[in-house]
Amino acid sequence: MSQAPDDELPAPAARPGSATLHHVAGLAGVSIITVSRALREPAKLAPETLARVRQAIADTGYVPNSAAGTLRMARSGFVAALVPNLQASNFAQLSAGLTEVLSAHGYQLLIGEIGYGGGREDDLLRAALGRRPEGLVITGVRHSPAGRVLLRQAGIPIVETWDLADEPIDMRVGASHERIGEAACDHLVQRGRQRLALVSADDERSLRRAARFVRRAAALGLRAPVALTVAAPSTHAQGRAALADVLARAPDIDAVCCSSDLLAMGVLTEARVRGIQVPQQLAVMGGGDAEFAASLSPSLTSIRIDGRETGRQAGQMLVARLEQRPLPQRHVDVGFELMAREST
Amino acid sequence: MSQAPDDELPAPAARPGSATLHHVAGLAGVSIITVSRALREPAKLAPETLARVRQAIADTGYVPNSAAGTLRMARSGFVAALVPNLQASNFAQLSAGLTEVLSAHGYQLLIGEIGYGGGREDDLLRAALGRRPEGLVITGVRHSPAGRVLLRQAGIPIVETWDLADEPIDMRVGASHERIGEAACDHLVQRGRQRLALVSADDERSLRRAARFVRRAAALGLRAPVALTVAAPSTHAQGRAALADVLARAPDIDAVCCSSDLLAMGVLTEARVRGIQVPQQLAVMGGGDAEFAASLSPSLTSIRIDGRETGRQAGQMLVARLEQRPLPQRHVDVGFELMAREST
DNA sequence: GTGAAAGCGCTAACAG
DNA sequence: CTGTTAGCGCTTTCAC
Repeated sequence: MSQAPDDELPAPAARPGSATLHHVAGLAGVSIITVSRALREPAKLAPETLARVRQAIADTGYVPNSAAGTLRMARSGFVAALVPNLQASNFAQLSAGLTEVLSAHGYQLLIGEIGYGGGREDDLLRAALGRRPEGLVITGVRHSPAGRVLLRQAGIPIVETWDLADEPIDMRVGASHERIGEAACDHLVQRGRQRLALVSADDERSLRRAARFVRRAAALGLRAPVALTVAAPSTHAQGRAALADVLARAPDIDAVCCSSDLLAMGVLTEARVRGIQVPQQLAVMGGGDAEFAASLSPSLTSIRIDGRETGRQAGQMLVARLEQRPLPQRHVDVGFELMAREST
Repeated sequence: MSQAPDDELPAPAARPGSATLHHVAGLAGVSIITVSRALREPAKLAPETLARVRQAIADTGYVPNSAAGTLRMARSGFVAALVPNLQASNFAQLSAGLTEVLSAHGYQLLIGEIGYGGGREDDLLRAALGRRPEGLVITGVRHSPAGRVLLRQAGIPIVETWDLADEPIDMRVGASHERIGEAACDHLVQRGRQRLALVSADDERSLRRAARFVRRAAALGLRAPVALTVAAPSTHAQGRAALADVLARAPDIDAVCCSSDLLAMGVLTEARVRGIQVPQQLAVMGGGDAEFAASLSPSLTSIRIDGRETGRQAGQMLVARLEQRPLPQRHVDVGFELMAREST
């Protein structure tokens, strides 16, 4: 009972997990600053002191409270990524690329789901900002005017991805959805298609691609594509229904371009059920290059944007700014790749 | 220039976004506590004071620093959810259910991707704990011994989902994968199938279902199922290859049970390419009840676990504990539903 | 090699 | 209705 030299030490943390430097210091018989150093610059301690402190840390289950660190150092050590919706396409890839770069530079990534619409969106943004992230990645979120002001005033580097906003807040990385729409149209025409249909989800990016697709078709002198819009996030079932709808309006179409692979897969399913040969009678293309696109039968032509690379780029831009390095460019186009396969 | 009664006020926040109560108070000509109250209990302020403070808040772009609040109040106001991998199945649903309950009780949800394997996992756990979440949701993560100790010592409510660990740390919500494996086998047998095959991803839950499936088949006196394991996360391409493999080993099988719908879809594709009739010659079933399962042709029999409901339950358990309410049960079985469709 | 003092931005508790 | 004081847990600066 007489082992710890406790004068007026705080009682051992009531709730475990709430141990502080004081508890550890008391147990190790040193001052709190020594414990702090044991964690951050162990080389500066005498080996035996270090050992004693480490033992005390283990015994107390001490985990430093980063709220205190953040406050004191004015550095939170994390970057926040805001997504409208986690199932929204391949945010997983983007997050992998982001984590890769950020963790190499000592930053953590915290993900927040911000949801669509409602005033709630700004509340969540405010909450995120309140935790003082050192940088922000915003993915496919459209901001309210109030939100834009918040972001501007935040005074931290911000990267917007996917939705290449016309009025970027700060930095941007993504692909040109205009060019994608054009490329899709060109590909179908190259494959000899003339009577096009378009099935697009109603999110901003898809709509932008769709608009350019239609414009390109007009420029090439084609008949105006039969265009359908479905609610995002798009589904296989919508794809089936869409083909039925398209055929009802224009039985002679020879190609369908879809904004997602799931939609395109629905179109393929419906075509098969109706005995329509793909690609002989009907060309089908998707978007996003999902894993299954390449192994369907017929394999599905799609357009790939490298999510992981997008994440890496975003991470590098943030880190450059955080380390005060000059940024070669504020806007990065990661490009896209048209994966031509059997379905066209 | 003489409008603000500034005695020895801090200079207006150099970096915008770093405004503090002091700046706002200086601008509004009140003390900092008044600003604090304007935010938290506006009813206690004189209307005109309130208006002046609000104006100052808007002018400075002040966003409260929650690190300071967390420190002072010993309450961080958030719950962390740790996932191995965001694309891993339908975490999106779970997160939606979780958010629904937590936000109704004033908690935010922060998501952290913890990754598979490597010592990194414990570092990330430590980092998460360092931010002092008030509760933790752990999804499909297996813990190292050191990790378990950290979690135990954290002293906060913890819910494990999906991977229904044999040695739960604290609370658990999910379905019995043993019962699912059995139900899958029973269903195929009911449909008159006798020569079963099994294609399973190598994650813990799938393996557990697979083991029980095989055991059940034995109990029912069936020939031992042809069993294949593929690397998680499972894919459509793996499903195609798996059917080829299964047929090479046992050409006479009449049913394939897959651990995911993507795998099952691959099996369907491969069967179609080979001219095998589903379900006449071969029954196929999946797992997870993805959106596309119901609208494939033939539609795919699958097993559904309600991710959103799982999230809700987890949220409610956490909130109950955080509000010191007695918890009816520490372990909740959300059940599952076998969606019998055309493919079987 | 180790420690004492000060203060990051905020709020609870108590004045006035 | 408004302000003062103290202190949350940590790190920076300066002493010893």
